[in-house]
Amino acid sequence: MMNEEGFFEKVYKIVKQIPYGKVTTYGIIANYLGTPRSARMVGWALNASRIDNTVPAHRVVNKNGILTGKHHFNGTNLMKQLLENEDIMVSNNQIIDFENKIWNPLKELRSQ
DNA sequence: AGTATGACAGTCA
DNA sequence: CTGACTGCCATAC
Repeated sequence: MMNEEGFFEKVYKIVKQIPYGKVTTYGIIANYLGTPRSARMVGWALNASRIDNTVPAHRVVNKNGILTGKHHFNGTNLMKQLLENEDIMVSNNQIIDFENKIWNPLKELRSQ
């Protein structure tokens, strides 16, 4: 079962590296994994990781900067609250100034 | 091995 | 712009 996730584990590793006040998208993560078409897998991975406190899944949103997965957290505005706690403004389930808050592992990790 | 699902993304009507 | 379908990849049953 959830032992040799492989793909999942990669997603967790990336999401965990998301810095404070930054967010990323499924497509970006999928692209970093080498499979930009498997953005759905990223979402599914986070679905399993959402139970893991070490994975800030609330920093992962869809390409539009919309908190698509907020419903998976608590069914409430928990995800929004978490983001707002990181100086990320959220309105109507969408991140404000999203483009300025995107964190690209491909770019950031490469520079390190 | 085949079918179904998934917190997406992109395209078409 | 909104709604619906397809594509693509990996996991679960």
